[in-house]
Amino acid sequence: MRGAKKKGTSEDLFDQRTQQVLQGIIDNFISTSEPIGSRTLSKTLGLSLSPATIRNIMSDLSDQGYLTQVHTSGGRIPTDKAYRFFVDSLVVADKLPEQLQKNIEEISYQGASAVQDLLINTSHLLAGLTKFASLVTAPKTSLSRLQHIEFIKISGDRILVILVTKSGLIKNRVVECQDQLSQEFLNSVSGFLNEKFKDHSLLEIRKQILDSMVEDKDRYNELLAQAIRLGKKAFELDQPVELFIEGQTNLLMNQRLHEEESKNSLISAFEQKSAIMEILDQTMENQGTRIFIGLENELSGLQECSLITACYGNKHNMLGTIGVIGPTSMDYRRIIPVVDYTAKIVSQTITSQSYD
Amino acid sequence: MRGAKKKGTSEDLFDQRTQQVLQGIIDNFISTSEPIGSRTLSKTLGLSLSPATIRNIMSDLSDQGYLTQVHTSGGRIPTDKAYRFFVDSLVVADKLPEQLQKNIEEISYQGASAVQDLLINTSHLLAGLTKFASLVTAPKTSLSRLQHIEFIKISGDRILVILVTKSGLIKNRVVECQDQLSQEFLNSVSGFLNEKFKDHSLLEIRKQILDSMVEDKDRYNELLAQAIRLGKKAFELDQPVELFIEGQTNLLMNQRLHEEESKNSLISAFEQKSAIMEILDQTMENQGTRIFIGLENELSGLQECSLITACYGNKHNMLGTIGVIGPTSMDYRRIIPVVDYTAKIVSQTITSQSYD
DNA sequence: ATTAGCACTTAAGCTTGATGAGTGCTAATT
DNA sequence: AATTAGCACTCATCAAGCTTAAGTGCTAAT
Repeated sequence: MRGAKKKGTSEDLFDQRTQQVLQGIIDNFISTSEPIGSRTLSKTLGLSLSPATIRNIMSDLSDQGYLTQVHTSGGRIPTDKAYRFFVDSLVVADKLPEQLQKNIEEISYQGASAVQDLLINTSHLLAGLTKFASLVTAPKTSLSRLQHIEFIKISGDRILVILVTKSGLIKNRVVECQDQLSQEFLNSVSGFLNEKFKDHSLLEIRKQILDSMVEDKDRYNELLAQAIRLGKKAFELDQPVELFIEGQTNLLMNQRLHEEESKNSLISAFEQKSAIMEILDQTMENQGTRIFIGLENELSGLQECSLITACYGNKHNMLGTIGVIGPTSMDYRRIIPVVDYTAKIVSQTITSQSYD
Repeated sequence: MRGAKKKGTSEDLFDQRTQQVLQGIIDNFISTSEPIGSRTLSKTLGLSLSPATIRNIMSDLSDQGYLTQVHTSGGRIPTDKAYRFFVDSLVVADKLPEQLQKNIEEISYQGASAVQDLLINTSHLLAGLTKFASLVTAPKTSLSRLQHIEFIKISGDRILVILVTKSGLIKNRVVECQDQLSQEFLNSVSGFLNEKFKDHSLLEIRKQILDSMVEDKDRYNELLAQAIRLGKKAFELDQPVELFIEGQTNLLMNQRLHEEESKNSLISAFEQKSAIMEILDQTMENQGTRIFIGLENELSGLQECSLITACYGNKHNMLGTIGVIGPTSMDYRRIIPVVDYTAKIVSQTITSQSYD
């Protein structure tokens, strides 16, 4: 409704002073979780403004929806809108302390074997560093491209299928098979599949296999037929959602919003893993850190929280997302760079490990 | 100090009536989490005893350490000792409702592939059914016996090692290797190792490999030498503790002991995974359900909780443990059979999947 | 435009007193 | 001898009333 005032640069909605006041209120709430009133703020802020002036400013801010009062007369607290403004105006987040950088970099050294391990470590690390809940999604298997497939006969009718993707994921699955197939035969099958499908995405492969099954009714070739059949089993099942969540307890303990109800809804939010996955998937569209504050979250249990996400990937494309869920009143300046840098390190590590 | 009274059978420390009173107090506390006094108890209990009589009995029980008062005059609650007596006198726990039996049996059908998946499902199930925290340990890899080992070259210097144990565990690990080894060569190596070590425990294998390294300094055989070298890499690392915990949040929400402090110590208890593993390992010595009540737990954070465990395994030996952690005032009659039956089903499933 | 002053609001903390559930003890009852 | 009634006493809990500190909006003075 109101335009920029005289002192503000073109982007600023506010007076510089107004902004300082808002900043003060946000800072206060981030550190104390308590509402603040004009008098206290006048003292805290270094601005030599009288409480009355501050009151006027605060009143304006309330009108514009940046502040709200919990009780008729108990100071004010920032709204989601205020955090949004605050976050948007963070031109550049704080520099990450070196110690933290080192901590984060360490994850790439621990048991550098499978990508899954890296992701679990990441999740652990994020939860530890932020003291909130962390989320990490694994690369979508169906979009990954095949690096290698192998069949190992481990008993009469059981075959272990091992799938390695370009992105470094390793998946095993045991399938049962009526026909008695020798290991040599299995080797030819995997040889065939590797030859034919290497570098194709699993989704593609699945489709092609299904197509072949329709077309090649004539089974002119025993090897081909078995390859298709085994391949179908190996690729068919949709992989379960791979989402690592850690530190839910952090959040429940830490939490400022300590009403039973909100805790319960938070827990039930965590149980809807597929809903969370969906949200995280969306963040992969555009690279970089994304921040969802309070009601901006679609998942109802998270509407008193903020979600900070960043994608990781290799040079070709984004593979997955890491993120943190904390109270809306988290210290964004501290948390954002942590998430950011972690994503960067994960990307690096994964790139060095993937087979592209 | 006092012997059995006249009505008691030989094992009973108590009068039958005394026991009924104790039972009443325990039942009350299990369902309400509130202390109970003589008057209320006299009404609740169907025994037509006056409050005064009950008071006397309660007083005796207090003297013997079965009851305690939170406040000077606010009814009494059972002590750990009372629960212990109660649990010990449960000749046979409640029959498990059929619906629950079915729920539990379902875990054996879900994605029957790797043992790890089964255990994760089990953990999930236990947490869900009991609404407490669940613990599940994987079979100790080093004690498992080798079913199959395989090396797959996935890029120039990276080799994927796949280890399948008799108990059905599947482990992968990527190792790096300077020498350029062809897949054919790797096949001979795994062939050799399979031949030589099949059915040996991983611990044994590791030892033998280390021994050979000392003895066979003369490297008479290229294959043998590489086999030893790769084998060392494959078997050497101690596998990380595999302990699945779920439902910690259940416990934190559900909890009767809702003081911040006890919650925090509980959380830190969960973080000491290796300490928990140790406790669970001990339970494998003797089969069957074991119950640790309150202070009987060695881990300090659990001293306001009870731990119920049962082992699973195949016909030869016990492989791992499943368990539940809940408040000391949990409904033992309901929880014990759940843990019991789940262990039974896991055993069955694992037996049908293992390669012995 | 800023500030001082004022009347008003409210959460939180404190005291107070009533109530109810509990206790132990003794004396009466069975 | 076991059971019960009666009594004096203890506390936690709750509501009511009171005070205080921090806050608010508004108006008038600076």
